[in-house]
Amino acid sequence: MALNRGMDAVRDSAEAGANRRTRWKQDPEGVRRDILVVAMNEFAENGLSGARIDEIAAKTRTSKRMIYYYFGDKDGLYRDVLEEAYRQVRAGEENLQLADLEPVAALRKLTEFTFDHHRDHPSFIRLVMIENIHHGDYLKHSEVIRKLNETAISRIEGIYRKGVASGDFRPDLTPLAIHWQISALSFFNVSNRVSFSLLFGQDLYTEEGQAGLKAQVAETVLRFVARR
Amino acid sequence: MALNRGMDAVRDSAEAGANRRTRWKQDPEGVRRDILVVAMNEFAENGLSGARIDEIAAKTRTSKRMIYYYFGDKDGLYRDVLEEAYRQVRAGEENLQLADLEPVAALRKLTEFTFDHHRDHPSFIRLVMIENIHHGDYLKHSEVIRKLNETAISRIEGIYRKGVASGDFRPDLTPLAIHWQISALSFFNVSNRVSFSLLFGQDLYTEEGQAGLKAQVAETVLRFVARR
DNA sequence: ACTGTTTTGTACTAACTAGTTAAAAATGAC
DNA sequence: GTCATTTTTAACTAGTTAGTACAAAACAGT
Repeated sequence: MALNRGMDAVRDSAEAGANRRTRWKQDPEGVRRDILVVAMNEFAENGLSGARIDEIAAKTRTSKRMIYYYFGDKDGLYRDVLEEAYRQVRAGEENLQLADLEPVAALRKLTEFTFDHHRDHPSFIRLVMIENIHHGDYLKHSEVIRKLNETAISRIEGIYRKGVASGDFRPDLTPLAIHWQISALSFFNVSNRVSFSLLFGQDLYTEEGQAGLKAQVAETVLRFVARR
Repeated sequence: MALNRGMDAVRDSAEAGANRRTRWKQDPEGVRRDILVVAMNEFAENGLSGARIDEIAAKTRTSKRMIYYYFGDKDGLYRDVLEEAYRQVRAGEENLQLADLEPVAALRKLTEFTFDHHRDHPSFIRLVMIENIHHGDYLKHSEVIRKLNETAISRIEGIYRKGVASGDFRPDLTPLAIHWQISALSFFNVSNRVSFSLLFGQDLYTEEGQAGLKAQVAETVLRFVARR
């Protein structure tokens, strides 16, 4: 690929025609990140056993040797990719400000945000699918990831409590149940896009279709939580 | 494995100690089915590139040679497994009788049935996940599968029409939107079981948890469709 | 008995793939 | 300038895996 060497900000290319080696800066973190980004795409695209180390290496600015230098083996690389994916996605959720909103508006905003957020991170969704196919073998051994999810629940809890107090929400639910609903609808939209649109047409995945679906999902969640 | 030769109904084993070959009946369809069943499990368990032809062969009553004899290559086998899975699942849906019920009860029954049905066919769910990871490359080329889905929609359409007429359902929905909701919630329950229970605990996947979740899903769908 | 189909068995190959070896060079902090 | 760390390069290994070749036998319909 032409880009492979072209967009190299770290390395100064040697003078044209010279046999001398190219010069480079030490940048361990940069190299690690480079590998992780490429590997994330490859794993998300091809699965754990489908991804090829040589292919990953070819798409980085560095070499296969460095993958083993930093990550040990394929499983180690996959594990780190998984953690990095969770970290990125959870980091993106932090900007959300819901404290000032009344409960109904807050829950709607949270749902719509989750819907968009999942849609914007298909590689993450695919990695989660892959991890589920592998029975969570790698997720199991990562303590980092488990801690990242408490925020999600406690955020919902805050909204839910206020909604029950104000009389807008029914009192017989758990925050986990609400989170499950929001996740299911937002996740499915991305994870099953291919099969669903193949079997039932593309209508739901046009620009308008997605906007409508988002509104529908938010409404579903609100109706589910609403007091009757 | 001891079972491998043990449960062989088709073959008469030769006399003990005899060097003579074992006797067998011709049963092409039986052999095909045997291979398909084993392959479905292997693909569902390990993915397309993760599944091993030698492993599949070892778990059948027949040999690797016969896999290639009947299915050509690995992709051909996978394709046929996929079609067989869809056929099985759709066939299981035919017993459902909803015509006599009033619309609300019918929709509840349909939703609960779908929830259970997905839960009872995890291999099918996993194959659909795998197919989505592969961007539907094999689903695309199967005309058989596409035809199997029209029933699902028209069944919902029947219920929905009656519900709108009776004033129970709001009139601004499409059958597809309702099907999407039912599918999403029922599918997610199986597909993301591992990651969800790993991150948020097993509560939703106990016997009672699942019963509660089923009721909750049905209620979500009914509230979604209900006239306000 | 004839004949095409189904089945078995085994050994083989050609390609692929994760991971290694080894030697050397550039870097940057001290 | 010394030295541990980082980076490069390229060939190599050992195991795996999809798919084949070849030979022969049992079956079923006629």
